[in-house]
Amino acid sequence: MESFVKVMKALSDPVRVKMLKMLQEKELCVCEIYTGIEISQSAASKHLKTLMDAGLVKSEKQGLWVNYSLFHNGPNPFACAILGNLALWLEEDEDVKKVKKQLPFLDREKICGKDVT
Amino acid sequence: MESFVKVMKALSDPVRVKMLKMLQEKELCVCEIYTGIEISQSAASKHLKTLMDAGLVKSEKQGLWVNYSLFHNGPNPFACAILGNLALWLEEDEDVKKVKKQLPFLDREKICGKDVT
DNA sequence: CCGGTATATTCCGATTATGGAATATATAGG
DNA sequence: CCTATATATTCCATAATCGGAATATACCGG
Repeated sequence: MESFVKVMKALSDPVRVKMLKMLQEKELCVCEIYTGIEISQSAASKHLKTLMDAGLVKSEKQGLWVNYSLFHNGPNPFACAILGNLALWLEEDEDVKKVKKQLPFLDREKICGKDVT
Repeated sequence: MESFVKVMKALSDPVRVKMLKMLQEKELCVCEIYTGIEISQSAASKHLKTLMDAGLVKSEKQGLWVNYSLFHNGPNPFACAILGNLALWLEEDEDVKKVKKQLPFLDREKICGKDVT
């Protein structure tokens, strides 16, 4: 019950849902995520922690960067099932479409380098 | 997005999940629900309202009683999908098993009549 | 219309979630 | 070792959630 509720709670925030929909397309680092969704760095980090605790997302350090990705086949069966559904859901949502549209232009080098042009 | 988040939020509370698992077995009135889960009447009423707003549950007045049931084929596609999954999930959860076990003994006449023996 | 009853709503205090700003941590490069 | 940088964490103020008690509403029988 606890693990189920944790997954549901993690999914009950639009910001976190957008994160998952972004990660559905490809692995992303924190700066790409908060730039895409337009939230602060600390907010992004905290939301990602929530998603990790729920077993929806996993991370991997790569030097200074931390890559986040969907935790397909993770240990939480509810998380896995929901991730499967979520892949098909909300594809027509305006916010999701907007965030996904700029995914190709997010470049961690450009974002984190001083020139964010 | 809003309707999706609403469903997830509704499912992010153990009490509400137990309610849904009870209703999975049969239609129930409010007094049967709060007696089964052992919560107050007002708490039950409020949680049921949350489930209604999310489109997970529907109600029907029958005299003084109000019967609640799962909203299969309701207007919220996320709610419908989740209800389908939830029917298979948490069947082995201890709290859920406990609540379900006493379902046959819940009788609205006995509960609401003065003798709750 | 009146009293009784099942449910809904309101009010209030306590806990928990959320965001921004600041700070801490960890790693890469020199 | 020192600096710079990407991310994590802490601190604080605000907002949302939750439960209990009391009250309001709706419906039934007479």
